[in-house]
Amino acid sequence: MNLKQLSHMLALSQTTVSRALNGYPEVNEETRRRVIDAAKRHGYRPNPSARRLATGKTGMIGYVLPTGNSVDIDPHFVEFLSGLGDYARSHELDLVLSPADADDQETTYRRIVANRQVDAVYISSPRPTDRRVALVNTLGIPFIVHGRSEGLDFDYPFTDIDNEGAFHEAARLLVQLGHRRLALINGDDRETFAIHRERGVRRALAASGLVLGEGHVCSLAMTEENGYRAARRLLEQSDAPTAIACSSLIMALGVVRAVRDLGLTIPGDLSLIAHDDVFPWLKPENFSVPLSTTRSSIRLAGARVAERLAARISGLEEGTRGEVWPVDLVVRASVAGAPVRGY
Amino acid sequence: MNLKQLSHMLALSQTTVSRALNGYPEVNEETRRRVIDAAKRHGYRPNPSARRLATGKTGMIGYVLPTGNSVDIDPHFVEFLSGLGDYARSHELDLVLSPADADDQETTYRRIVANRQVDAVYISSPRPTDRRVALVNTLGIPFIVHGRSEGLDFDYPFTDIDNEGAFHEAARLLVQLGHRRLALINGDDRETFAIHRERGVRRALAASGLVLGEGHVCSLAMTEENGYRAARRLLEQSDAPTAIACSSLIMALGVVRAVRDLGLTIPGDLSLIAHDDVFPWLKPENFSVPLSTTRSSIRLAGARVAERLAARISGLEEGTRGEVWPVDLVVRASVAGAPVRGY
DNA sequence: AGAGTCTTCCAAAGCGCTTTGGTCTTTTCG
DNA sequence: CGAAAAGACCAAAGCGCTTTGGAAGACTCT
Repeated sequence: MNLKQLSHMLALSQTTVSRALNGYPEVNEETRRRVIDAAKRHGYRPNPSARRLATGKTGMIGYVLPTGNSVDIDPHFVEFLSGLGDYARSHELDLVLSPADADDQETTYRRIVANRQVDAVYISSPRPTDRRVALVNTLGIPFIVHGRSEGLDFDYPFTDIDNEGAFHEAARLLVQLGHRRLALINGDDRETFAIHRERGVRRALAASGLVLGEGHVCSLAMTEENGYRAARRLLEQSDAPTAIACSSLIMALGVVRAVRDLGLTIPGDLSLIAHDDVFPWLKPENFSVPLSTTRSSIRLAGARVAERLAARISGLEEGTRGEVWPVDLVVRASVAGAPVRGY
Repeated sequence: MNLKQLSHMLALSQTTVSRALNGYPEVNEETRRRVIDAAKRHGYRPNPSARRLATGKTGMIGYVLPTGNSVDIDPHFVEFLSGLGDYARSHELDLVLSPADADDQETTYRRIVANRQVDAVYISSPRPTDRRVALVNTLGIPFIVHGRSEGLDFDYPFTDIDNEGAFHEAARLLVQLGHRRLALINGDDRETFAIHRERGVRRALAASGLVLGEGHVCSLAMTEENGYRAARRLLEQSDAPTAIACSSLIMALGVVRAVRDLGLTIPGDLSLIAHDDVFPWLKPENFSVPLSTTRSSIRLAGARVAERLAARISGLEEGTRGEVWPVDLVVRASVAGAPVRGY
């Protein structure tokens, strides 16, 4: 059932039917009702390919997916997707993932906008002076950045969490509890979120005249194994930290294992706070010692990004407003006063 | 730069240019070279929307993504996606995720095929007599099932791993080691993979005249918390199992925690084998006691599914061949002989 | 040499929608 | 009452590609 057939059986022109269906004003309300009714009855659905060719609108939002044999997609992605998908569904938006060589995403971005394959895109895991953000900005397609870049000479719309504030709070708490030697097990520090977290920790320490020791900050892909390695390295050195802030629950798993392997305890020998993105399958309260966390649902962020993309597509949102969500600090049993030296 | 312009500057008809570019035989090789050269020089890329309207081909593969507030996307998905994306990239295929109400995916399937939004789809996490498989089969769009359904009255193409065989081997090993009371901590048993795994365990037990005790099989969403709960329940009952087969590494995390909480040890009090889908961020060899696993890379499966979809789209693959991959049984320190009773 | 066959190319008709630029009534208003 | 404005609808021109149905010329073959 296409427009031609439908308009023919209604004895109306395609123009009128099209307009009736799309809510244009220049059509009699009575007629509109007839049209809408007939469309529904015959299950008419405008052919998206045709509409797309005519209007350029696709009803899809895009994401360039870096791939490659040695490229691992972050498990956070799936949670983000849950939120995004949930919102997208309610607005009849589809998501198209365009796989790209991780080292050459530019070509893919250019392709999807040149071909008008999507109405908007989002960018995740941005880095300082992120080329993708700059590119997408000049290409002129609506977009939202999940996270933030830094050092760009233009403004852009983003939704981020207050990583610096979160880790500042976490570190401040640890300092207040008497810890003097903190360490940070961070994610890849080429990404802005990691930089912000480190900044937060440093700022909190500085406020008490402390510093993040040279060997007290690790920056690695967020795997259990890396968490373990980092923790061992930290805890086996002579000025081992008495408290660790950790960028991910998965890494925290490794930290806990390292602590156990070394015959230490949490929080007796080490206080631990990790960032929790709120996975349904791994909860900080279920760690053998319930884990204190800085918590922010990445799923909610996904929904929000979808919401803003939808708004930008339909022209309801404009400008370059960046929004920064506060992060909860949830204190559980994994933090305690610093162990007293020499006792 | 569109076809019209290009053909005009070449002083050829659109027909000829189009055919030259698409490799049709009825064009002089000399001419073809000229056309291809000019196209490259001017960066001509056929508008996909137009091509799509004309041919119905989209260059996209589809996946209906169940969403909803209480619907969690499996973290396995992201690994599968890595593989799929990696292959798709090399074939210039995009993936479109169409979010759907988890309870009504049919509408979405119908929509994407009625609208010809994708050239093929894949289905994951199938259940016995899966309605999606039946639907997609009748709708006549090329598809591959990742996993298997059961009890359908037609054949269909799938790529699955030998879940039954894997768990059969695992259980057989445990039995050989003297274990008499095995338990299974399984995933959602409405899904075929879980059914097959249970079947494998039962078969291995039966071969030695044993059975899977009434209370010795749990079937839950694969979260750490559920692994913990299941393990506690199992281990606290009077005829606690001496060995557990577990459907997921994440659940195994919970099992290990429960074992520790109960003051037991692995493998002294309990042998444990889990299924490993090969996540980069959580490895069985890094468990405090290295975990024996049935291993099968879900990423490879993703790549394979993409490969078969691409083949079906281009008509290189037909028929309903199902392929079943063998699964490795990797023995590590988490299994040992059954503890001797009463000693 | 004339009939058939290739080879190589083209004009034009789709694909199914939106949108431009009207036309024909009907209403409004000085 | 007549002109202008508003209301309701339509024909046809895109959007940019593929594909059908030729056609013109070169080649083969008897």
